[in-house]
Amino acid sequence: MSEIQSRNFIEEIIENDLESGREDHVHTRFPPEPNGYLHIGHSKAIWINYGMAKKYKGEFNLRFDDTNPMKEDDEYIRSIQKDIEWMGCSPDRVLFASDYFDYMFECALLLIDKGLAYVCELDAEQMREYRGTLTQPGKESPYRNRSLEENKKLFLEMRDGKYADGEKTLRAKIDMASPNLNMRDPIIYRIMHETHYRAGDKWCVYPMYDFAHPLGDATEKITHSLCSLEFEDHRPLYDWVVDNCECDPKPHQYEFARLNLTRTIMSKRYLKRLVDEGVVSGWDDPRMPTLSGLRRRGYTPESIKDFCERIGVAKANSEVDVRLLEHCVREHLNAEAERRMAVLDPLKVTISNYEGSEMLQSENMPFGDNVTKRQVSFSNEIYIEKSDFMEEPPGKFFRLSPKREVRLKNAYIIKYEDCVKNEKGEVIEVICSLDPDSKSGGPTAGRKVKGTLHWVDAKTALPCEVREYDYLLNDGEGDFMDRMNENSMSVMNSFIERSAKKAQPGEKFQFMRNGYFVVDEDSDGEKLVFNKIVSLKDSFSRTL
RNA sequence: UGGGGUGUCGCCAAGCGGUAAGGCACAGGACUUUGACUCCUGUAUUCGCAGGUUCAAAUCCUGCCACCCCAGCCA
Repeated sequence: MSEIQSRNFIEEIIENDLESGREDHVHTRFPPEPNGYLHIGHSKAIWINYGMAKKYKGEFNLRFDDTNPMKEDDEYIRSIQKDIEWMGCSPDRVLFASDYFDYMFECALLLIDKGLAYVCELDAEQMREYRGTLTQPGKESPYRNRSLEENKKLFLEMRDGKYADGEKTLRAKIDMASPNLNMRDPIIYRIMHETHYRAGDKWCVYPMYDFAHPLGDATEKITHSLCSLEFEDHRPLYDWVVDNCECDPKPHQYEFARLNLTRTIMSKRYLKRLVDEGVVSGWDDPRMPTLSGLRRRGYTPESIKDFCERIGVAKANSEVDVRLLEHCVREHLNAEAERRMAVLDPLKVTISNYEGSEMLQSENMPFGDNVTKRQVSFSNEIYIEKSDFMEEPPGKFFRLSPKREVRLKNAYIIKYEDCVKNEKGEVIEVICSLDPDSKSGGPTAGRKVKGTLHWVDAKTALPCEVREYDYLLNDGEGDFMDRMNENSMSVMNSFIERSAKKAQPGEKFQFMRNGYFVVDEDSDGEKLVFNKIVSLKDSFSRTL
């Protein structure tokens, strides 16, 4: 956890508002459109809005900005709500923009009455021409100066279904010459003969984001509407709506930079493609950077919140190193995950001077107040990791080799005697002898050797499947769709010590030296399936 | 070419006129029956660039440069 607490610019704004009396409370919201699953990028926005409300003893709403019936669905409502709960950012209230449609319609009528909105009959293409360009001002619509009565009549007819989609729009009358394109008489209502997933067929006109959002904030008495940078240009329009619809009190919008992560595709469009084309198993595939994917991958909510806290809040576009996220989950899991021995890529070791078997004591955690112990079986036939043996090792190889004794963790010190090779000359079995005096915990176990190996008893170990993934979506090389297809997941058929047999889906372990793993929901009674969450740091492999 | 933003270590990020916090990453070292963890230590004479104001500037002024966003009847 970061130690030095400095205020970010939003906290500064809020504290100034509170001190000056401009606001007497803090009320924020997270306003997703229910058209996709939440991903790690959203967690930043959630954390900021939730965090500010909690820090200043205010309220936090979840509001679904469901003003476009074309794209929205109930499935997304459920997943979004579940993911927010999982993150531990439960909203004080769950609301829907679609519940405000009546109010928004009244506001539109008010604008018409004030001469600030008009019904326009330009089609999409004409609208584009009239809007002008970045450098040239727009032209006023020929329908801009209708009478109040006519506007009202037409708008009511729009609502009553008298016109086809796109035939007419309601526009705010602001300034076609504004250098800010958003102020060039933006459309605030469009005709859509579409069934809304919640409102059904009640409406055939729907408000646009720029109109609906400030009104939604105002009705909910949001004080600080915190969103991402791309909405900066919309703020003047936000304020225009709030002012002219006579909202009281007035909410205010502030913007921060959204999260980008190295080696991670965050675009909803691409993520949807992966799901739709069946490249991944779904939005919760452990390779996905969605919150549901990360959850299944074994990331903990605590680690994600810690990550959000550490990346800070600012306005500079940035790309955060995914290794910070990994650090956060390692730090949390180091304290939470029980240790188990598992061998991912097995090499058989036979102990020549040992017979039978015995149970040995092993600690579930390497530290803590109530270290519990488990029993692991040991026999003359064990597996170690292939990478833990080298016939001709380089100088700094501390693991098993013809010239190096090693300790089997929680067991004995063993010494190389011989090895068996296949026809290709690869070592397929190592014969060792053990030092009976070196048994862990025994009175004469004090002898030190440089290396300690993890192992499983070949006679009792459980076969398991371990899935390892590429970076959240890609490794930065080539087309990510291709790479996802080819090598974004590798599957190892491995062995884990018998003591893991009761492991439940979602349970996290550290497979000593191999990293952190979670039991996947695909596990059944027959075979345990593990997702690799993240590797341990390994200063040995880094020096190779 | 218009408007809105942003530029401080490889990546984030404090700093708000008094002489560059912190985290990640990295590099050394100590400890270790996880080469993990933990613990020390090191890492920007410099704040996009150039001028100016000042005893003093990353912080103020001027000019430039670079990058991001905006021309959906999406959010």
